[in-house]
Amino acid sequence: MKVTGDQALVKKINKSLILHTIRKHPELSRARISEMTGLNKATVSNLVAELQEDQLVLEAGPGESSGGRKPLMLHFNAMAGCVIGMELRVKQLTAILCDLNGNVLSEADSLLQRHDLDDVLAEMKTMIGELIAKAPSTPYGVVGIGVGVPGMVDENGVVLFAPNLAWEKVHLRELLEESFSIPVVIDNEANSGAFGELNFGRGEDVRHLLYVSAGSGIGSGIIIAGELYKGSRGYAGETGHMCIEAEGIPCSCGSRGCWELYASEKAYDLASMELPAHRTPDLIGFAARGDAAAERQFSEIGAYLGIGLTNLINSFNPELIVIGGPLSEAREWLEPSMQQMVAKRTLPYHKQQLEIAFSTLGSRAAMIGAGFSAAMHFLGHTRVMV
Amino acid sequence: MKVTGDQALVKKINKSLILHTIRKHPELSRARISEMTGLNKATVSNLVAELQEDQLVLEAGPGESSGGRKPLMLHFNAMAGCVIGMELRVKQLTAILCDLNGNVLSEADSLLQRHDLDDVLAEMKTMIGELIAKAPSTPYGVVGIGVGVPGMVDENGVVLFAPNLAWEKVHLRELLEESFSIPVVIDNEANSGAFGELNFGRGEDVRHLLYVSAGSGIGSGIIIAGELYKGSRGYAGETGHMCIEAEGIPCSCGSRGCWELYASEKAYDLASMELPAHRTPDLIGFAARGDAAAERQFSEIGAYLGIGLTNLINSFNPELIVIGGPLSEAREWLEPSMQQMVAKRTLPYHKQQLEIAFSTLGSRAAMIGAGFSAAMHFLGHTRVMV
DNA sequence: CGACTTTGTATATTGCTTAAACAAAGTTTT
DNA sequence: AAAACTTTGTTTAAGCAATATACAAAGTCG
Repeated sequence: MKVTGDQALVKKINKSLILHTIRKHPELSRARISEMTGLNKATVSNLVAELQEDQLVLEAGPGESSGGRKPLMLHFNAMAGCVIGMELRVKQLTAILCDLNGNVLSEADSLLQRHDLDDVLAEMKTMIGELIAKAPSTPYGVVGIGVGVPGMVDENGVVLFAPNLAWEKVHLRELLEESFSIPVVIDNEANSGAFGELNFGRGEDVRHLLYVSAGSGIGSGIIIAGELYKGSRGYAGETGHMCIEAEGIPCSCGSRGCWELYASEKAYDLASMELPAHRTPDLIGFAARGDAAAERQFSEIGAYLGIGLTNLINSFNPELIVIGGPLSEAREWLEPSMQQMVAKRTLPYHKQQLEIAFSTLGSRAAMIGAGFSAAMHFLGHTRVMV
Repeated sequence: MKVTGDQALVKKINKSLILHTIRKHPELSRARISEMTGLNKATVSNLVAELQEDQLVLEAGPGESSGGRKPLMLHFNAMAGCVIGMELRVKQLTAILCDLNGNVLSEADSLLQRHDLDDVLAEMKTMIGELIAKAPSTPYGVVGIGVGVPGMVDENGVVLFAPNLAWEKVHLRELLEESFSIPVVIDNEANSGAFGELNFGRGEDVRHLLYVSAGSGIGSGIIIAGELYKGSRGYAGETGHMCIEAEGIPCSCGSRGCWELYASEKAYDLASMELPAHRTPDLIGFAARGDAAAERQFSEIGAYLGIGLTNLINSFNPELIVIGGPLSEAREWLEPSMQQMVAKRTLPYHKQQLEIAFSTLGSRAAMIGAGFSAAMHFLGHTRVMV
């Protein structure tokens, strides 16, 4: 059944509009909301009153007068509830407890020895349980759990395939919702990272953003028109297996010359030269001390990153590309060759308004994004398209 | 200013919903519309009455009874107005006059000798003028003109760059609207083709579709969630310059190893073997007569098409890919090697629900899509997102 | 201190969807 | 063939949300 229009819908649209307007601005008066949204002052007053009853909006007292009566400032009550954001990596589980605006209240992490579902799930439950216990008393309590995982996820929160964990068809959302009776959002780690950067990193006021996470492989999250784009079955963005060398090295996926063979940590194993180390943090250490092989390896990876980015730029024409993931820590040595390659190979019109940046959230992007995704799910977002 | 909700909006949403419901089904009664949309019978009656006044819906007389009063069947009045769809190619200008449902009423085409704006524009105006003259008498007359052009187009209908025409920053929409005082929609040829296939070709009931137009270059139109996706400045889909060979042949775009060097008509010039002809229709003739060189050339192009398609599949995860453009006429020789390459190189999960097909609209896809785009612009489409 | 501004609320009006009753036009049962 | 049931589409009254307008409250400024 399609969505039809009635008065309840009108109210929902306007209430949602007001809530998110307040959320995105530190302090606003009713009068300014009326100006900004185009809604009548009376409408704003009514809906704000309801939002106050819902405890989602608070009155912060009088503000500065601009030549008349002092405005009563409103602000979003980020502490109306809490959410948990979690990232599952190959060797590590990290999580945060944060408020509805993504402010971190508490953190937790633990190393993973084994990858079988039972062990990982037990560890996840323990960690979530501990964070829930730490949650401050709020009107709504913990209202959502978001998890970023290194694999393909469908629209029902099923992890279809996670090669690095050797997982297949794991009904993760269902499993967690059964344990905690709280709405759970499962997403690909790159998608979560993209959502994090969009809202808290470089991506503010950006409509089309591409987040590329480089680590043990390459994944990417695609934001289109301010929203996460997922393909027909929810697992687009597997750009690591994009072919950049038609007759290149055979890949485990069945293809040849995949991008991530040249531009992720996988390149270490195929390096033409002798490397002093095979783990990114160690290699960064060597590069920092001037090791030529390490520097050259990063520079080469940077160049290949640039080649793949060019393909994405020509397909998506994004406004901003953010490079994240473990490899992004080697920015110093990756960036020159990467930017050079992109500058040389991109169509002139695409270059005009494109910025390529490294993540400001660092390795926390996915975790923060997952949590915020759960928060947005709780708040809802109804709007009109013309 | 953002879109707010009020009663006028509710009416607009519901009227639009009813109109498009009727448009997509050959015949419907008010009662069935009420069931299908979830709107109250009274609401449907009122809005249908308005649509009848607007001449967009007609009553077709009584239908079959299903055990009670006979229903009064309604249908969309495709002849409430006409639109013109046009495709500008390097050597040819083609256009159609069609009704609001994309049914062709009249066709026209002419060869282009020169590419300077004045000449082309004059020819376009003549052709449009002739089609307008041929338009039958309808309540609204000719309500829109849609044009597909071989180049990048921004959101204001400006042709930013069309290398094959040597055009730059041509305000095409403005120029045509000034001449005819009818709304004009300008789009990239591949985007128009994608829209045509979505609505009249293979793409019915498909949400994520990729249309790849192979000819003198490669362009692609991306349909996401049933809608044409355009990048931040309106010219995404330039996938022809995607790099599939890191150290490949230098391209005029500044990069190396671009897809279209290997998988479009450009491959003829770089062919490793002696070709009996250098124009696609001729080469198809030779292949049909069993010429080995021609057959091998097409097979090679097919393989490279497959490589590039794999990249697009991994990035977009579409449900359907449609191959169109002049080269698609060589389907017989392209398809085997192309399908084989895709089957070999695609991630298993992507393969599950993917279909790769050749265009059913043939070379008319862009023209039909451009016209229909203009028709949809006239009818409007207001809806809600949750 | 009086005139003007700005903020936020109260009131009457408008207009849309809806539920329920109803009229019209069939079919099926007895 | 008449009565009973079905289906279709319209009419009517009710409910409700946004809006314009008026107004009260609380400030600034000369």
